[in-house]
Amino acid sequence: MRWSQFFIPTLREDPADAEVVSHKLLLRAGLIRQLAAGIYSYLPLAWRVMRRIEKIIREEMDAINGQEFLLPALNPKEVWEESGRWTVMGDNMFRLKDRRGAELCLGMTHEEIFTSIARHELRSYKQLPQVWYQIQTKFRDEQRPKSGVLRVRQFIMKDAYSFDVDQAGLDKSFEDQRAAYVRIFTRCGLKFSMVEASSGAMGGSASNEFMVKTDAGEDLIATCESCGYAANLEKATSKLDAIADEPSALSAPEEFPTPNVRTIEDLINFPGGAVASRQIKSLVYVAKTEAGEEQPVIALLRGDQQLHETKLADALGATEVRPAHPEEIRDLMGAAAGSLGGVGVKQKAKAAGRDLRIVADNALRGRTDMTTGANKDDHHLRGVDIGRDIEVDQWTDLRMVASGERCPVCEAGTLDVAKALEVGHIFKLGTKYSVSMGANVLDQNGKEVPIVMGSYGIGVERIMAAAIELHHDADGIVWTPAIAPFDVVVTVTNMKQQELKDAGEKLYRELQAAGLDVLLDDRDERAGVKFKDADLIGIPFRVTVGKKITDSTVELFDRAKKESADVKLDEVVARVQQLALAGR
RNA sequence: CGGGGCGUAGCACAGCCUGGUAGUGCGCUCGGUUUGGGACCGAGAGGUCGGAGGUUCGAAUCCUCUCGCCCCGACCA
Repeated sequence: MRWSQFFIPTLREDPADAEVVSHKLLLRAGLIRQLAAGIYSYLPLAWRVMRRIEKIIREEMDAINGQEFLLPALNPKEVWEESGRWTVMGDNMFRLKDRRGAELCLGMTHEEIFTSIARHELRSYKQLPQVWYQIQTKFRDEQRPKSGVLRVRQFIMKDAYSFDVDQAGLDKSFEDQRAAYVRIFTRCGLKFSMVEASSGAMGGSASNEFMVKTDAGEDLIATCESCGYAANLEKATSKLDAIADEPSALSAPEEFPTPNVRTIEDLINFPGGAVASRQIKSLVYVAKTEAGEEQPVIALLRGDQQLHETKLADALGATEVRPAHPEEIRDLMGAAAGSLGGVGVKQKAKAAGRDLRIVADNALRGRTDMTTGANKDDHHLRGVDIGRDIEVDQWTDLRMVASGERCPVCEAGTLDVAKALEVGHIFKLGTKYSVSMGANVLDQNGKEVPIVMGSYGIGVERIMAAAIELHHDADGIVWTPAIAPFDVVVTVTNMKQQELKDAGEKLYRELQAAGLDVLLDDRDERAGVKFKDADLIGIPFRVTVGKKITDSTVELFDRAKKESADVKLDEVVARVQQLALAGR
């Protein structure tokens, strides 16, 4: 490809709208342009990168017997109603009507459509397992598109689905996918962690996310460098040092006045108060059940720890939890936030004919001589023994893990909590869709059983963006060879000098003949401009055809290492070929 | 959806408070010089000031409504 003919609209300055690095560089290097919020056009450079990523994905999917499909993005309402997700997906689904008034949607994912094919065509266990996939555009009406290509309303996804007779088959299919994902992300040059995750609205038993640590990410994950433990913060746990409590001096909690004490911090500093780890933090929440009913709940944590709301929701089996409003708190507890506690509230609620759940974090188990709110404004209780004084309905893990805490698995390591970007997610779906949609096969005993399914997704542009987040410098993008838009750029420093021009053209042909994707910078620009642009778009290797041509010598520049070496003309093709193909 | 910010030339921005008929840098076109890390000189082209309505002799500027985009939060296979 000749640069003079190729569309690479580079920008000298950072666009005002871009915040994260990948967004700025995708724009500046001429890879993408925005059409509307969360909707981007992929220009030739980006599309080349994405096609290379897709090629890697296809190779790895095919290697585990995946079969590529292409399903419609435009779906009728009926299929989605069968699975119940026409309502579950809510406002996140783009919906439209055809000229007859029939309702349609744009696909957010394709469990339903693949399942509908499976139920019509798969009859016998002998046809299983099947692994079906596609690389296709998905639509989600995100409430807040952001960060360039990282959170968008239209994007390309590889989604795969496995169909097995039984759980053991699913376990095998899941493992195949997991291994394929590891190879895919590794080949794309990403440093990633596979983490345990909550399976959320997808349903099913197990779910793992593939996360790339970067500040541009929106999730938080905890990782242990020494043993490799990794989990989404919504699942992560850690080991805590036990706290040695004095046996309670009091036979019952003792109330004491604490004027103007509202926070854990206030109570630490209050004479006669307590250190944070000796306090019980009492948070009033309202949980929404699947039936849409609201139920009040008190979450109890150690004073020095934070609640993770998803953990609370998961523990309660609630679809949603929210902090209670001040009026609700007053009504329920008889005091304002700042003087709340779990002592006696159960009985009080019962007496008032109300149900109130108390959920406590494991770290509070067996603690004695604690201090907590008295449910009376400006008063607290000391000498609280949890087992004796608080009627806990459920003990569970509620607390948010923090950096520096000890790894729950290996003991030796400490956890690091960091922002991360989800590039892939694999689920064991089980029979959720096959049951609701009637996708059954006959097993070896002639008995009709629902197909056991798995679902596996990868975001293509997220891989591209994550690669940039991970591999860039002040001059621009640094593509790893496997997903670079070109293997090498040949930079002719001055096209007006015939000798340089001829040498460049010749090299261009030879490199192409060697099987490489070559970009020839034949523009009538000054050398400095060409170098800057080449650095910006991040081609892994640059061959500079310049004044040393009189010595039959060119320069070979390594974009990642920022090192330049003189190479004889007759050796350069082999050198580049070796370097570029080694990285593919 | 809640909070904040911004829409002026292809890009980045000034002008708005205090109303008087639109400007700077980069980019673009033409001519010349230059030619290894985003050159220089000269001459040009390019703007319904997001849109609608209002106030006014006069609106980019003031008022009302509206559309769009960005950021924070909530949300999110």
